[in-house]
Amino acid sequence: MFTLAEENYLKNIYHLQTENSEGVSTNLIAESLQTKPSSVTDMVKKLAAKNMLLHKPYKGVSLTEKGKKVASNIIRKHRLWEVFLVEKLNFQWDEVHEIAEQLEHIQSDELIKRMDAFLDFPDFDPHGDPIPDENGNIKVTEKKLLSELKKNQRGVIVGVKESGSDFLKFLDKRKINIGTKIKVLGKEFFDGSMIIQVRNEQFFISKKIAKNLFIQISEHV
Amino acid sequence: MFTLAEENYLKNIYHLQTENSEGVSTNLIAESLQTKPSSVTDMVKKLAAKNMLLHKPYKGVSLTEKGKKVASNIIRKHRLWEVFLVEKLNFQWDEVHEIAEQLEHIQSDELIKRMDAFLDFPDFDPHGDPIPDENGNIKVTEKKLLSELKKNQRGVIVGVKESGSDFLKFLDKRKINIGTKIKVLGKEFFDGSMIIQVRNEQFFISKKIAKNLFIQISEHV
DNA sequence: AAATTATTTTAGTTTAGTCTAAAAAAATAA
DNA sequence: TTATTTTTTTAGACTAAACTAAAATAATTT
Ligand SMILES: [Mn+2]
Ligand SMILES: [Mn+2]
Ligand SMILES: [Mn+2]
Ligand SMILES: [Mn+2]
Repeated sequence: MFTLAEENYLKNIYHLQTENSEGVSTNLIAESLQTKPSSVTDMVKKLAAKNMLLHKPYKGVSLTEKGKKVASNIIRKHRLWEVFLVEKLNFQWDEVHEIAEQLEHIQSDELIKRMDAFLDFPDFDPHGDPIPDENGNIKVTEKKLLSELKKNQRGVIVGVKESGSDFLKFLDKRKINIGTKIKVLGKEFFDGSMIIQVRNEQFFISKKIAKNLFIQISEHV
Repeated sequence: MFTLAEENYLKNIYHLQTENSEGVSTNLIAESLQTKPSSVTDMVKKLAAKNMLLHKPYKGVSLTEKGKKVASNIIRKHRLWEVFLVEKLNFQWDEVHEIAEQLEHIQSDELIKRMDAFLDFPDFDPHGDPIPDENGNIKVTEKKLLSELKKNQRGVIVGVKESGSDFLKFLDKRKINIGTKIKVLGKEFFDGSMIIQVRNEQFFISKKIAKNLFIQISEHV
């Protein structure tokens, strides 16, 4: 039904669309896909012809309902495969993304249905990202970036925004992962850095780190 | 390293090479890959340039050691994935080939190493075909086609030659699978058909069926 | 041995997806 | 409002992998 290239465009546009409220620009897509704007224009025309998105020349692009379905299904596959790799094959959470980038393109609805059951119907992938259901619906959860928390607030790490290997290994080294409870002990106004309490240790956390950790706040003080 | 098309050519040439002793012809490859001879010539040149095979124009083609390694690794992946689909995801043995055709192209040595361990280092796939090791070595077993057996010989089914869905479902219907013990009760000289004993039932088996079942003969009468 | 048939290769197209360079449109600055 | 810069699209070229049609070579038959 869709080529590898088409699938990757749809998936990336989907992500860009949820991050950037308005229409997604050609340059943004080009950057996201590590390609040239002229190539994007070509592919966008192709996908518009297939009714996967709307393209107003010189204005942005936006996925149709059909396009969103296709895209979220690829994301569903990506995240289910990541769960499989971590839960069943004991990969580390920083090792699975590249492999899932390939596996997400395997075409078989039955395979995904069975994989979902085999993994006991997970709601989140190893990085805390939600796994869309067959219809593209996503379980929304209350979460904030650590950088938005104030002094003395507590919470649990529920996800990472960036999931590059360097960042994930940084967290591993400090035994910080999903489910880890934290408390903000101090926050520096000057550079946005923080001191956080993790178990019985204290860590200095730069703003960049704090902006890449999703926290579910524990309301009760 | 290799494109999807290159991998499929190498895999098919490998199979053809083990079935047909001499050099593999252009037309044979074309038929096997459902493509045209002229396309084969082009790809064969490409693979020869990459030292994957030797090509004497107008004479056949034969894989180099390097080419055999690459090909057998794809076959290894294909068969390991088939084991996974049957053993872990409870697919039927006639449902896995198409999906494995896609999965065999996933590029990750680590993935295959872990999958092999996860499956407890299987030696054979669900159709009885041997799984090559990392070096391309295959465990050779004594096996004959059922059609070669004589009256009163006994044996165990250890594999199927053809593994199309129709044939496998035919076997399922009669509860004939790998591990099933059989005895040849009669063999018709005229058309090669047979009567075989399976458990406490007798089945009429055409020559075509008999030519697609691999048997390990039980030497002791 | 010559003619015929079958197989294989070459030559020239096609499509998907990419690129560079140039043109067009939109956004921003003067 | 005009000029400049940025963004986007168009035009034309390239590669991989396929195709058709024609030419070349090998195999087979007369
Ligand atoms: Mn990922
Ligand atoms: Mn993920
Ligand atoms: Mn198979
Ligand atoms: Mn098989």
